[in-house]
Amino acid sequence: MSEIPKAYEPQSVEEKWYQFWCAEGCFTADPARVSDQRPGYSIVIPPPNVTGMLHLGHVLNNTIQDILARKARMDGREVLWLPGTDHAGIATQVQVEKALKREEKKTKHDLGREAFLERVWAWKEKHGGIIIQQLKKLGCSCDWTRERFTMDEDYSRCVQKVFVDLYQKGLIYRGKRMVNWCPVSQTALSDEEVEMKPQKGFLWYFKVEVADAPAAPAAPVGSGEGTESDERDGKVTYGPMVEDGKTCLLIATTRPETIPGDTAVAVNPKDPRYAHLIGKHVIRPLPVENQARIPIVADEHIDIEFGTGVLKVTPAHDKADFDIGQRHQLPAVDVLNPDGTMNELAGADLKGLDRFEARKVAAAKLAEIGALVKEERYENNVGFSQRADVPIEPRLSEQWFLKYPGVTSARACVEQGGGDSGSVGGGDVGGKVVPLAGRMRFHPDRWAKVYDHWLSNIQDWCISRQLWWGHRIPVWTKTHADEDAARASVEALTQHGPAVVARVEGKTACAATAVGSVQESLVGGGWIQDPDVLDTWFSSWLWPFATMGWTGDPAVDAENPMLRAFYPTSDLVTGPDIIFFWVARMIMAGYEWMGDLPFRNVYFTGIIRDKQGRKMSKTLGNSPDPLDLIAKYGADALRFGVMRSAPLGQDVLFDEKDVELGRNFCNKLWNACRFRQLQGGEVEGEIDPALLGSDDQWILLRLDQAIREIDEAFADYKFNEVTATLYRFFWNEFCDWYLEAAKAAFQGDDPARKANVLAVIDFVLGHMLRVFHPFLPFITEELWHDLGYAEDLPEDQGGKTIMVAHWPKPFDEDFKVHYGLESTAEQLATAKYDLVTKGRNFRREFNIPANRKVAFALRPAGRLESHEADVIRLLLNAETLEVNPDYVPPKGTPSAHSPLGELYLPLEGLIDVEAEKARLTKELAKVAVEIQKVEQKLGNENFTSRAPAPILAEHHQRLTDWQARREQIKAALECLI
RNA sequence: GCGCGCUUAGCUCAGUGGUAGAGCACAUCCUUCACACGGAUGGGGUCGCAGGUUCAAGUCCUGCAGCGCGCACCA
Repeated sequence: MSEIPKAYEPQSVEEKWYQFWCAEGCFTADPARVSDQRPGYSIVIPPPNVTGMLHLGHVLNNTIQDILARKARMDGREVLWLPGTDHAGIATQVQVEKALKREEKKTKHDLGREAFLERVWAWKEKHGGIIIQQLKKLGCSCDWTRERFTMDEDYSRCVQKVFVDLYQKGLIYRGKRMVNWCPVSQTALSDEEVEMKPQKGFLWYFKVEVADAPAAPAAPVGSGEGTESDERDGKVTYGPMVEDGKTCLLIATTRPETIPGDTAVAVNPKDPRYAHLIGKHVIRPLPVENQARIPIVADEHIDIEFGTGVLKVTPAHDKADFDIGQRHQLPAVDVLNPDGTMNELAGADLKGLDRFEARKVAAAKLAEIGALVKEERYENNVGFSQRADVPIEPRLSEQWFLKYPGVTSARACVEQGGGDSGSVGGGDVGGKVVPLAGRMRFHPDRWAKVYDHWLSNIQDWCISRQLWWGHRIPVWTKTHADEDAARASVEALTQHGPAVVARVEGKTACAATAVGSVQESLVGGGWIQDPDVLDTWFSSWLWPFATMGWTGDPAVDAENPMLRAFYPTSDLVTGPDIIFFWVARMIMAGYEWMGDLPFRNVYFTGIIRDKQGRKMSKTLGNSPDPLDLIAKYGADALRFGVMRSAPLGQDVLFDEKDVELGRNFCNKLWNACRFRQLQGGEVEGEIDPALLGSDDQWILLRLDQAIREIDEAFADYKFNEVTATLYRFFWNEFCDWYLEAAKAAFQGDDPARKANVLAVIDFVLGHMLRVFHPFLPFITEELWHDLGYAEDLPEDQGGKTIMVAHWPKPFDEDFKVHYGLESTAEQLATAKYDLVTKGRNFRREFNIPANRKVAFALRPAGRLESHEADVIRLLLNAETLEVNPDYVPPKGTPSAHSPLGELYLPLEGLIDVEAEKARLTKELAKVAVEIQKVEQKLGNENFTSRAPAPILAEHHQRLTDWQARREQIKAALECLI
C-alpha cells in the first residue's frame, strides 16, 4: 500500500492506467471466450468522421458506450466495443481540396482523379487518427485491435457486394430524375441531406399575354372586367385582365430567373376564372430575344387560393413542376449550369450570372419591359444543402437510386412506445439477457414513432454522388454500335457465372461485379467504370457486420466466430439526428444480409447545447474543447459531469461548472479513501456482527439500497439517475454521516470496535469503487490498488484490474441475517442524525461560532449506549454531552425534541430568553399549520371512508407526531416564563 | 398543416396518484488533525393557464398558451 497524495492529480494516473489496460489487452474481445456462462456483449461505435475532432457530443456519446461496456465486463460478459472511423465523402474531399488550394493553388482537376485520391489517402494517414487518440484520452475501452475504416479493403468489398446484390435483385436502378443538387459541392444529395429553412425574399407578380385568347372572354369571377384584381372581404382575388384588347395573366413567382426555363403555365381545372383559357398559349416574357409561346395547362396541383392561381411551370428546376411536366408532356429546359450560374438558354441578359444575381436582373428586366406588376416581401421555405449551407437546386440528372430493402422487417421489429412496456424485458443491460423475440427497443421510446413515420413514407434513395472520394460504383459499361452487339458483349460475361450481373440498356452493356479479377478483365476489355461514388451512408449502413468480417458468402459467414459471438450487437448509442441517415438503414441492412436485427437497443442521446441553450457551433465559439477540459479537470471529472447533467433523451445544457463538480467529486472520493488509509490497520478485515453499531448497520443498509437503485437505473438506461445515487450515497450518506460518525470509534479506546469500523469502511469502499468504475474508470482503478483491495482477489475477478471485478449484488436475506442488519438500528441512526441536525441548528440560531466548543445535555427517552452517545457528541462538535435522565435545564435553555429524547444547549452567560421564545413560537406556528392540514384531511368523511388503510394510518401517525411535537414546544415555552 | 418534446426554487433539472426534491447560486458561521476542489446551518416553490377524473393531482384525462424539435409544404 503506497501513501495517497493530498489532492487527486488525474493526469499521471490516467496516463498510467490507460497504458496498463492496453498493454494487458483488457479491451480485447475474444469470441472464443463467449459461452452460455459468459455471454457476449457488443457495441459498434458510431464511426466518427475521419476528419473529425472530438467535441462534447462525442464525449457524451462515447462515455455512455464506455459505461455500458465497462458495466458489462463487470457483469462477467465478454465485451466487444468495436471502434473505427468513417470516410465521410464530401467533408473529407472538401477538406483536402481546401488544403490543396491553400498550399498549392491547385484544384482537384489539376491533379486528376488518381493523384487527388492519393492526396486524400495521405491526408487521412496523417490526420485521420486524431479523433481516435482523443477517445483514448477519454478512457474509452474500445478494442483497438479491431479498429475499422469504411474504406478498408475488406470493407470496400462488402460495399461492392451489397451493391451488386441489390442490383441483381432489381432494387438499384439508374434513372434521369429530379434530384437535390448542391451547386457548391456539385453533387446530388439524398432527401435526408436537405434541410428546409425559412428564407426572406420577394414574390414578384408579372403579367404574360395570352396569345390566342378567345374574342369574348367569360366574365371573370369577382366582377372586375378588365381589372387585374378585386378586393372582396379584404381579400385580393385575381383573374385574367384585358388591356388594349389583349388578355393577360398575372403570375406570382419567387424565382423570376427561371422564367426562361418555363415551358407552360398552369391553372387549376376547377378554377372558373381561367377555365376558358385552358389550351390557349401565353407569351413567355424572358428571355426577351426568345419570347416563346407556351401552353396553358390544367393541373390539380395548382392551389386556387394561392397567389394569382396561375403557376409558371419550370420542369427542369422544380420537383412539382417536373411532375406537372410529366403529366402534360412538357419539355424541360435547363437554364442553369451545375455550379448554379445561368447558361445560354437563360438568354443573353442572364447568361453567366449566379442564380441569385440573375434573380435580381430578371426582375429588373421584367420591369423594363413593363411586365412586372408588383413585388411583395415574402418568406418561404427553401431547401438547403446540409453540408455546404446553400440553397439546393432541384435538378434533372442521371443518378443511381435504391428501393430500400427490408423495410417491412425494419418497421415491424421496433417496439412502438406508448404502451405499458416498462423496464421489464428491457433488453440486455444490467446482466439480464431477456429474449426479445427479434424485437428492438428505442430509448427513449418516443423515437420509435419518428422512425416508423419515416419508414412509412420513404422515397427511393439517391445513392450516387459526383465525388471522387468514396466507394466507386462497381458498374462498368461499354457502348456498342447497336443493341445486338451490346447483347453479345453481355452474353460473353456469363463465363464469370454469378460473379457478374450484366444488362443491356439500349446500345450500352452494363456489368456490375464485386469480384476483383472480373473487374480487372472488364477494364482490360475496354469497359468504363461509372465515375460516381456511393453516398457515404451506403457504406455506413453495413457497419454492424461489415466490421466483423462479413463476406456475403453464407457458408463462410456462418463459421465467422466474430459474427457468431457478437452479432446482433447489444446496444447502439447515437444521436437522433442520424436516425434516418444511419439507424434506420442499418436495421434494413441487418435484416437484408444477416437475416437479423443489428442491435437490441438503441439509446438516443440528447444534443449538447451551451448553457444558454444554443447549439454548439464553431462560429459561435461556444464549443469547449474536451481535451482542454480533460487537461484542466481530468477525464473522470468530464465524464461524471456530463453524465450527471444528461437525462435520458433530453438535450444537455453544458456548463463547465458540471465538470468542476465532477472534479470536486473525484477529489472527495480521493480524500475519503485517503482518510481510510491514514487510519492504518488491516485491509479488509472481517466484520464482526456483534460489534456493529447503529451507524455501521445504517451505512450497510444504505449501500444495499444504493446498489438496488443503481441496478434499476441501469436497466432503464437512466445514467443520470445512477450518478445522482452515486453522489447521494457517497457524499451525503457515506462522507457526511458515516465517516464523521466513524471518527468517534477512531478517537475512542476500543481497538476491537475501531478495527470493525475499518472493516465496514473497507467493505463499503470496495463496493463503492466498483459501482463507480464505469463512470470514473481511472480514479477507481488507482484507488482500488492503493487501498489494497486488489491484493487477495483472483486475477480475473479484480486482482489485476477493477475492470473485471464483480459487479456488486444487493444483499440477500442470508447476508442481512448474518450481520443482523435491521430497521431498528437504521431508525436509531436516523434519529441520531436528526437530533444532531437540530443541535447544530442551535449554533446558528444563537450565533455560536462553529469552532466554539460547547456543552450539550441530553435527557434520553430510553437507554442509550455510550458509544452511541459518543457519536452524537462528536457530530455535534460538543465539548461534552451530559446524558442525564433527570436533567433540568436552566431557564431559557434552547431545547430540541427527538425520539431519542430532549436535547439542550445550556448557554452559560448567554441565555436569551426572548430569542428562544421567538424561535419556539415560530416553530409552533409551523407545527400548527401541519396539524391543521392533517386534521382537515382526517375530518373529511370522504377521505376517511375511501382512502386505503395504510394511507389512513400514516395520516393518523402524522397527526400524533405533530401533536406530540406541539406539546413539547408548549412545555418548553412554559419553562421560559 | 401533422407529429413529438418541454413548461416544478434565481439557474439547470429530477419527481413512481398519498407530507414538493437535487446540484449550482444565495445568506450566515467555520481553515476542528480526509477533503476550502471542504464542513455546518438556513432562506427560497399559487409545480405554465383553465377545466375534468379521484377521498386525494406536480403526477391521470381534455382544452389552451408559450418555447423547442422533427416531418410535410403553395408558386
